[in-house]
This record gives sequence, C-alpha cells and structure tokens, in this order.
Amino acid sequence: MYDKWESSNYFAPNGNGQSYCVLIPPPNITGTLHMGHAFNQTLMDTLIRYQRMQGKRTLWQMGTDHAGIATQMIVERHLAEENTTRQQLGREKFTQRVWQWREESGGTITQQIRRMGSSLDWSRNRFTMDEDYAEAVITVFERLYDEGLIYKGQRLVNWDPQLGTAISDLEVENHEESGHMWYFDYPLLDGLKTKDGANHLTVATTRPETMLGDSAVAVHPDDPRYAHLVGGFVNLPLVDRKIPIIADAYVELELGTGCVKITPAHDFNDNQVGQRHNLDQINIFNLDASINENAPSAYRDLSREQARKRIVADLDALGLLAQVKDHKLMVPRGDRSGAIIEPLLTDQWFVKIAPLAGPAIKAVENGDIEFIPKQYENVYFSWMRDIQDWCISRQQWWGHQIPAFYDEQDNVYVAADETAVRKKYKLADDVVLRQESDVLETWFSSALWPFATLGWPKQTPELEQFLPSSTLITGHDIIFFWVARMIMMTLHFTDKIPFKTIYIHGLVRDADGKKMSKTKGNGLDPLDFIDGIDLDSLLEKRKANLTQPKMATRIEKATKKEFPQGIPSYGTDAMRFTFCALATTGRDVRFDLNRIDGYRNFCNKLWNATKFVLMNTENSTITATPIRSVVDEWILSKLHRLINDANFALETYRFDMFANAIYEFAWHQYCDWYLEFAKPRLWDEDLGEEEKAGTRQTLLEVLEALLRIAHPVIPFISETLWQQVTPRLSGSHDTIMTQSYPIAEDYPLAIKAEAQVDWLKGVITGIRTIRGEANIKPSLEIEIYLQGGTPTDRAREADAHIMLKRLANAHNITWLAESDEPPPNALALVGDLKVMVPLAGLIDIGVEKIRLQKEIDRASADHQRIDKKLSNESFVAKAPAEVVAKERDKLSDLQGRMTALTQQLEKLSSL
RNA sequence: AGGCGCGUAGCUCAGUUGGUUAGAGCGCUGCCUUGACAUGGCAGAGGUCACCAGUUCGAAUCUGGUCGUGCCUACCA
Repeated sequence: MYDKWESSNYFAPNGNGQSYCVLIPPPNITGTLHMGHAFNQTLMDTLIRYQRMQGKRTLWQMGTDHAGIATQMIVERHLAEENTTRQQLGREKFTQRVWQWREESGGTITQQIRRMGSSLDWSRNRFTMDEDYAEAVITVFERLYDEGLIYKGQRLVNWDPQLGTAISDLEVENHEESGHMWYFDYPLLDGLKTKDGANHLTVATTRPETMLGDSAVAVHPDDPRYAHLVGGFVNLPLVDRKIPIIADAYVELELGTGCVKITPAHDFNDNQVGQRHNLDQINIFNLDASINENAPSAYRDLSREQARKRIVADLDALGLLAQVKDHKLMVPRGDRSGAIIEPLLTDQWFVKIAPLAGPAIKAVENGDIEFIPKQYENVYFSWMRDIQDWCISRQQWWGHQIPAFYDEQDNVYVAADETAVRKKYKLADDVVLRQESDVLETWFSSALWPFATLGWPKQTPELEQFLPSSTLITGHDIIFFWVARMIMMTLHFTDKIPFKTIYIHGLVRDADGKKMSKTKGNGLDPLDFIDGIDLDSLLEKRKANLTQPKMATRIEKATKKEFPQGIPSYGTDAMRFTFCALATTGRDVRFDLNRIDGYRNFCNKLWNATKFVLMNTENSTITATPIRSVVDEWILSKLHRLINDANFALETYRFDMFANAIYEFAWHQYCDWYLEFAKPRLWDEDLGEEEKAGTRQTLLEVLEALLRIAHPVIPFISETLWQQVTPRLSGSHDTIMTQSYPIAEDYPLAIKAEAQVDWLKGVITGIRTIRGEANIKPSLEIEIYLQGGTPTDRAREADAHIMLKRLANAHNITWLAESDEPPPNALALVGDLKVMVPLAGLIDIGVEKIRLQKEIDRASADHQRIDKKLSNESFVAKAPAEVVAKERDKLSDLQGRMTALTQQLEKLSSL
C-alpha cells in the first residue's frame, strides 16, 4: 500500500492550495529508527496528512544529515577490524570509504521511516553532503567570513581527547560522578608566612594533574587572612616554578581554604582570571591528553590518569599532600565518545554569534515565531541571551572541509575553492596554497536546512513557496542544537523566518520513566512493536550494546518481567495511534505497553465494525428514498461534533485529544450504540424500506467519514477499509489520502435527536443496571412497565420502541396509567418516568432494597450538598443567575427522585 | 545554587478562561460463547485531586509556603 502511495506520487506537493510545509529533523545516516523518531514521525505525518486532506499544497521533504563524528567513528571501527587506520589510508581514500559505507548502510533509517507510513516527499530527498547542499554550506561560510562573522582564533575549547577533536559546549554532557578532592600545600617563598604561621598555602583540586600547568594561586582581594601575601610567591612543587599570589574576586571567601590554584590553559574560569592578570598559559597536554614537554620529564608521555596517580604519590612523598576527601563532582563527557572532556587551547574557527542572535531573539519576542507549549520560549530566550561564540571546526575528515586556504606565510583566504581564492584575492599562480584540513560541525550544515533543501543559494520556486515552513515538530533536546541555529541562519541569509510554529513534544522514556538508551539496554525498537519479536531475540538485542556487561543480568530480568512473551505484532497503525494518544502537554512520554494493547484492540474494533456495516449493506443498492430516523440524526449530529473536535485538536496540536475524540466516537457512540440501534431497525420486518435505507445510508456515510477523520493517524487501516466502504456509497476512488477532510456542516447538528437518544440511553441503561445488579441473565427476556412521565416520554418511547425492546431484551413494554398499581418491581428513574422491572421471582427483594437504599443515599448526599449551597445567601446573591438556576433545578430533580425512591422502598418493605 | 516542570483511581495520564456527580485507557469484581468483534458485550467497585495557609459565594483549577520528584543551566576550585 505504501509503495502504491509513493509511486503514485501522492506525497509530493499537489494542487493550488495554500502552502503547508513541515521540516523533518534530518535523521542521521548512522541511525536506526528509535522510539523518539517514531513518536516524532507519527506527529508530523498525522499533521501533514491532515493538512493535505484540508486541501493545502503540502511539502514534507525527506532528508538525512551526514553525522560527522558518528559516521567517522563507525567507519574507523571498520578500518580497525581490517587492522588499518584512516591515517594509513589517507584523507581522500578514507572519504571514499565513508561514501561507500553510506551507500551500503546509510539508508537503513529511510526504509524504517517508510514502515511508519510517513508521507514524505522522497523525490526531493536531500543529504547534507550532496553537492548542491555543500554549495550552500560553503557559500554560507564564505559570506559569514567576509562579513566578519567567522573568525579563527586560539581559544580554550572542549576537547575530546579520544576523538581528537573540539566539540561544542552543547555536545558536552555533565553528570555527577564520585571522585576525590585533593588538598596540596604550596610552599611560600621568600620567608612568607600565613597568619597562622604556616609556611605554605593549601589549595584544593579535583584534577591534580593540572597542577603542572598552574601559573598562580589566587585569593580574594578582601580576604584578611591572605591580604599580606598578595604580590608574594609560592613555589609550585614538582615543577619547581615560582608562581605569584594574586587577588581576584573570582575566589569565594567562604569556600574551602580560600586559596585557588589557577591553571589558565586547562580551566575556563582560570583562563579568564589568567587574562585579567596576564598570567602564562601553560599547556601541559598533548592532543590525546597525555602530558607534554611543558611538564617535568618525570611526567612526560604519561596519560592523564597515570599522571594524576604519580603526582599525588609524589606530593605525598614530599609531605605536601594535606588531605584527600571523597567528593561528588560534575564530570564533563563527550556525548559521542563518552570520554572526559579536557579544556584545551587550540586553533579553532568560530561564529561570532551575537549579531545573529539579536534578530533571532526578536523573531520570537514579536511573535513571528511561536513555541508551543509557550514555556519553551523562556528556555530559548535564556540560552540565546547568554549565547557564546560557536566553535564550528572539527578535527575530522568526514564533513564539509572548511573553505579556507593558507599560503606559506599562513595568511588566510576564504572562498569556495582554490581557483576562486586566487581570483578573489588576486593571487599569483605561483603562490602555494593549502586548504584548511578541519571540517565544519554537522549542526552548521543542519542549521541551513530550511532553505538549503529548497535550492538556496539559487532562487527556486520551492524557496518562494515553502519558506517559511509552517510547523516544526521536535523534542526539546535539540532546541539549542538545531532550532535556534536554524532561526539565526535562515533570518540572516533569507530575511525570512524558517517556520512559524515550533511544536515541542515530550521525550519518549521507558516504563520507569528513564531515558531509553542502547547502551543501557532499556531501549525499544519501534519496528518490534510493528512486527513483533520473541523474547529471545529481544533479550539478545537489548544486551548487544551494553557498555557495562555487569548489567546484562539486570536487563534480562527486567525484560523478562516486562515482556514475558516478547512483544506481539501490533502493526503500524496501533503504534501511531498510541503515540498520538500519549502526546499530551507533558515533557515526558512513558511508553506503556498497556496503551498500545488497547489501541490495537481499537483497530480491531474498527475492522469488525466495518465488516458489520458491509454485511448489512450488501446487495442493497439504495433504491428507496432514504428516511432518516432519530438515531440516524443523532449519530450524524455526533459526527458533526467529532469533526469540530478533531479540527480543534489538531489546530492546537493536541494529538491526544484528537486520538481520544476518534476513539470515543468510534467505540462508544458508533459501535456501542449506533450499530446496536441499527440492528433491530434493519432486521425488523415491520419497518419500511425507506427507513431501512436511511439507516443503511447513515451506517455507510458515518463510517466513511470516520475513516477520513482518522486517516491522518491510522493511514493503513483507514485506507484498506475505506476502499471497501466507498464503493457502496458513490463508486470507488483511488485513495483516501487525497480525499478532502470531512466538513462538519455536511452532517447537521440535531439537538432534539441528541436529547431523545440521551433519554433512550438512560432508559436502557436503567434497565441494564437492574439486570446487572440482580444478576438476570442477558439472554432472559423480561417484562417492562412504564409509568408517569410526560407526553414527551410517551412520544419518545413510541419512536424508539423496537430499539428499546431489543437493547433491554424485553418481550413486552407496557405503559401503566397513573392509577394502576404496578406489580412488585425494581425501579429505575429517568426524569419523572418510572421504568419498572417486575420482581416476578427473578429479583431478590433484599438485593433490590439494598440497591434502592444506595440510590437514595447518593441522591440525599447530593441533595444536602446543593441545599447547603443554596441556603448560603452570598452564593445566591453573588453567583451568576444561571449557575443558581442550575443548582435549583438539580435540587428539585433530586427532591423528586428521593421521594419516588423512598416510596418504592417503603412499598417493597411492606411486602 | 538558579531556571523550568510535575505530584489527580492500583498503573499510565486528561481536566482549555475557577461553577462536573473530578474523567479516560489499562487493571480489578460480577454476569454473559444473543447472528461485527472474547483483541468482545453488559453492569459495578475504586479518588479527603501531595500537604498547609490564603483569595473567592465557590478552588483539582488562582496566590504564597512546605514536602517529594524530574529536567535544564551554571558551578564549589
């Protein structure tokens, strides 16, 4: 079915409607579909299918990003298996290998996305390393450089020593880990002594190895304990370096010893202190975080871990280790490698971000761009207003190589390629140029997504039509990574906003509310819900990527408990429906197996309801002029409301309400009641053909509309069923997905019919309750008496007689005059109408009395509550008149009810 | 430490601008193989809306505080 949709080009923009465009967060080529994607995809596809059916000219363009670091890691791992390295291969051959890998394995996720039913325009598929996309990236770089918004500089950056590249601060994850706090004594020089008479200052650190790069000890300017020492010196042990004691307000008086070692080359805060005091920046690390030649020879070439041990031991030996304490600290780790990040001085390229951030902040402030839910705007503002220059260079090979060229004097020239550089800078042919070897970080290219996918820098018709896009649907985890950067770049280069609305959905978590992760083994594969998976395969899968093998048994236990039978096959639609139903306003979405179970059943229900409708409308080409009955009018009226609710839900991005409205209508109105009403009508021999035709027509019309309403969320089932249903109405059509969305006005609201059916349901439910409580077998036909009530009750009963009989399973319904004495009975009240089931040996009088008493108690409690409310003078005086009137009505209803029930109880008691 | 959010039925969650009998799904109890569906039908039980105070005629809803919990940002050298 999906193939047919795709090959029929139904996914491409069509018609002349208003443009509607959704940007896909480009999945990366190393990825496989996880629950987060599946959730995100479901919401986007629901929205785009809905808008397409609303007649919009929709574009949901497919594309992937090249995932610089992740992809390079994978290919390097392959090379390692072949006992080679990228260095041995050389840059060009390595890049070829990456492309080769991408051809072979980079398409996994695109196939998986198809399984989700996503109606993406595949014909416009883009990849961030495509030639024309790369052109956009290079153009952007060059322009920003020429505008002075990109610069190169030696600055302290987050360095991943394992990957050998800088990463942005967003790519660093800080988590609490346990470690130690070491206290070192630095001997005072020149005979200085502290107030306590000590001849040393004590500093503390969580990273002892950095002491090799210390270039000062700082105290607070107002600290009386150390004021006399400022300007003096201490000797840096092991290194034997004379370093100054400085005063800086960065030091907190209360904290620790009040003395802080300053390592400008290896700590962001120290670096600023260093700049204020003109301190030396002593870099003690090589790029792999081993100790370099700036340190004493004893420590050279040691890894940072070895160096730490050695230094602590050596200081201890010298009697300078004052103390060691256990300490919890936040450890920065690279989000890809998991390695501890080291602040390191290196040459990097930066985007000067403030000029770009200004307009981007304004666009949200003035409402051009809107976040839903709105509170995310604060998250956005707080980050944007304190934004740091963006380090965009990566010491990698896979990615967009920075279009900067150096001559032999290291002068920098920026243009698309060497030829362009020579032309632009009027360089002689004999000037030797070499290109910058760094590449741009992947997010730099993703930031151009809204316009680069549409052909920019060329002015294409698509750019005209689909920029700005309408809605961006994404998780809050990439607001900074991607969303904010797209806003900045798009505004800067096109003077347009990238999108009008940003809908931020929750993040999918496991049943315990934990983040799903392959390395923790608590992840779930959406395809396993679609296709099902047996327990053994699931166990194997979840244990495959564990970083800590110790966890295997725990994962096994948890998995066996949660999925004792593995996972049954639920199908795409059930999963999509579940995701919609879970898309509430919260920040987390816990994926609950019970929910998908229920929604699978819902799909089954639709299937069976359709089967019923088809069976009962077979060979019945509607010849007679259909006459609609009150139940027909009622279900059409309910359908009218459903359409309004569905529209409202999707317009306000309440996918949960959308799903719930469909579920409630389909199951609890259409199936539970309307189909049951229809049965006696279709099967009653006395009912006229026109009326039966009316019911058949309504069965089909409502089902057909329901399928269209539900199509955006359950595309496959709705298409399948719709193909069978429409021929009964007006001949067949190609596909449901290009049909127009139902319009509420086509199905008239019928307030009177609704009231009448509410009454009918009330009578039936009253009788069923009696049957249920008295344990009367459903198969047993009973006698029903009616008494009291209004002429409306009588009219309604006459109208609904056959339905009432069947749904209550009564062989007779008899009206009694007011003066008639009914036989001993069980009583249900519907307004003023008494609905009575004779005890007649079926019902135990004691049971019935208990039931009555319960009813009376309930009514009396309500009565008391409302009576109290109404006897409060200020309530009557200050509350709106209609609220007071409503309470009065309730009170008198309850009064009547209590009277009738009490009389009934007395009657039964006197028997 | 700062910011944001959350705490409603056994579980997962709705509850739009204060006025409902506080809802749904799943689970639970009882009865049912009646001709769409046992992936089902009917009926039922279950909540002092975390706690305290305040505003109001009226608070799950608004305000302040307490406790618990989660996330983000910064950081204790």
